[in-house]
Amino acid sequence: MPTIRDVAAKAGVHPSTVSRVFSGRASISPETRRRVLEAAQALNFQPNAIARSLSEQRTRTIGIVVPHVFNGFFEDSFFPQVMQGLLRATYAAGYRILVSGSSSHQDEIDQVREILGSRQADGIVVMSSRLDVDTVGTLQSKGTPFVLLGHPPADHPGVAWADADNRQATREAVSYLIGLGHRRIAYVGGDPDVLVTKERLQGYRDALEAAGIRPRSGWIDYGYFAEDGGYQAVARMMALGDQAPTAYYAANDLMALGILRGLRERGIPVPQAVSVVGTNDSPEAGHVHPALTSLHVPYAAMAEAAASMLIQAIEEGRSPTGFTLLPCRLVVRETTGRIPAEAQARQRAASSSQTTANHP
Amino acid sequence: MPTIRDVAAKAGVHPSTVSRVFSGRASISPETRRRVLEAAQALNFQPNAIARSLSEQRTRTIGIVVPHVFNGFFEDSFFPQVMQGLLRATYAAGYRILVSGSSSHQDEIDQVREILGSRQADGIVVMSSRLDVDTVGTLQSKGTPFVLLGHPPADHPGVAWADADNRQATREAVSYLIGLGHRRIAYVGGDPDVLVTKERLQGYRDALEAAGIRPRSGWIDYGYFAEDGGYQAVARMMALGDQAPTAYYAANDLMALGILRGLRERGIPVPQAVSVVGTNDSPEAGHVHPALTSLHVPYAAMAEAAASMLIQAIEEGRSPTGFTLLPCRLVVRETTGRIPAEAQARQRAASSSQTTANHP
DNA sequence: CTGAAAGCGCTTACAG
DNA sequence: CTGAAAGCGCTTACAG
Repeated sequence: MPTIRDVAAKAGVHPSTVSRVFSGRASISPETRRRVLEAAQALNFQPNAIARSLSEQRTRTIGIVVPHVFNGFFEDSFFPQVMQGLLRATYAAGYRILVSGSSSHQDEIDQVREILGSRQADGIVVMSSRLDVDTVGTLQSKGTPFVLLGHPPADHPGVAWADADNRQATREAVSYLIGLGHRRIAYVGGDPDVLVTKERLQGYRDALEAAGIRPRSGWIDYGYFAEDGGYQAVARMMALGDQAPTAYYAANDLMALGILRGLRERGIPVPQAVSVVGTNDSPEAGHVHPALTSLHVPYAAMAEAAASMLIQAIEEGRSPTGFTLLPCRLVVRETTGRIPAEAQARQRAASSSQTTANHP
Repeated sequence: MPTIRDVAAKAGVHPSTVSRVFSGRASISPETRRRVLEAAQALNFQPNAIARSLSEQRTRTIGIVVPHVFNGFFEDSFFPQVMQGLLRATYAAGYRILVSGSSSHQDEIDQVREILGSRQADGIVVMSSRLDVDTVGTLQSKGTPFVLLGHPPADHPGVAWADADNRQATREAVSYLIGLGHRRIAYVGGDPDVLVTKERLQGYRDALEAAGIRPRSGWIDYGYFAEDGGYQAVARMMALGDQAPTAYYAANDLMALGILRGLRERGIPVPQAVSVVGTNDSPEAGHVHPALTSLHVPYAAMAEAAASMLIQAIEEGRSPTGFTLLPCRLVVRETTGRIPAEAQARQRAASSSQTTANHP
């Protein structure tokens, strides 16, 4: 492969002149530029990006670490949406993305550290859902910029992040169900140890409280983000008898699909008798029948915001700061409907009996 | 950030000794190693990957270029599956992936060229479906190793690739339908200009021919890979009257979903009256109702094979050669069934009338 | 505008 | 086993 020296020799100039022509930020006489470009063309010369990076002390690359041994990670819309967002931001800024796999939770953190410390990238976007409180501090000590995708596990001053407003979004989704006449609403929530599960549960409580509905603990279930978890939740809910929910909010679409399966097997028509709302607005949501009403979480926009914050900080030679909190959007399709008048009547009766008989 | 010199100073050795300790391939006295490691630890030293790359003339990175402006690219299972496969191979070999966006077809090729020529990666995996015949030759002239994902658009000696055996797979899928008693089978195929569409059509013809079935041109349709394309195809097929197909093969799951919608709207029960087979075995295939029988295309395995071939060639300092052709697997779910006896009888009658009245 | 030199932070053949 | 030096291919402050 030809270098700057080969081009210089052919053009009859000093290598530094060739460098100036290609780096663009220097005044070069038109005649010299022409000769250099001609020589470069003839030799099929392209500047070596690694040498440039070493010299400039910047790679125009940001990193991301992916838990590639976890199959579910690639079957969900989260990963591709994140990549799309990262690509939008990096492409616009003339950057590229360095992706590393990781085979365990500990390895994920090690890979982040490795990329940060070895300067193979100028900064990194870190998935905060996979981070604990202490690790964030350790990363800060590395000195290399990073931005969290999702918010920090605890209050870490000076840590930048981008996230969706999960609590508010779930609140709105549940309020929508209440607006359709539903009073008994289930929350099927994912892993209870995960932060977003707690936030969404809070949004669920917010909505019920705002409507003056007393939540029953039996309406709250954890499907652990799995299809079967949603399916199982239906069985448990049905055991509540006339206190069984007329609407379900599920923290992802897979669980919502499981709920639909559970209802279908019991011959319960959706949305005529029971409504279902999923979360993520994944591709299948629009393709199943009946099409699933789902909360669209702007993963691509979150990732784009995170990468933009990161790149801006890199270019300005400072640490990223601040945060971006993005709203979600409820995509109403076919699995949600107004509660039938007759059911409403029954529900009112049940609801009043509930206040008197509220022992588990 | 501390360098090898800082560590050397602290440990009281020459920088080259520090380098030897970290590169691993040199004999160092245990005592010296200990002192160096101690100093490195104290300074929180990590070798600079870029400097190492420049010196070693290798980055341990392979590239991939992604058409990030095309939304559909991130809604399909192709991209995440490919990333998973690439990550499996790169991780195992201690490599990482450099991802570049691209905003147009021409830009995609330019980005490949740029990565190849600037040596930002040691090699690259190129999606061959987005390549024309000439471009392959141009890439070869760059000298940097690459492997195609999918096979070359024409015979290019010395170009390495990994692909699925699409023709054989479709043949088997259609043969499966024939085995269930179907004789009138539709092919809904995607963009007719795309190579895989032609290959799958060939597999379809192979299967019919092997069963002695004369294909009608009316059974062949192109849905252009869109849901609505599948839906429209049903309308056209139904216009064939008693020559309408009792089974559909669709070249992706999205079109299969469109076909299911078209059948549902006409009150045609699946699989009791008509069978449907999709392609790709995307996540939604298992989640729709009835669950879609689909041809699983091993995208992850293809990508893994491509990356492995590439990395092996890089490590051996030669151009990648040869190819990997992987079988697909039919995942039978609920949309395929034996043709009812009564329908079979009608079909036999229709089939014999077809041989006598075969003018379009 | 252009040249000559030093430097980015490593690796590695060459001595000893 | 370890040191000293040259080199990887660029960039850029310093002169002129």
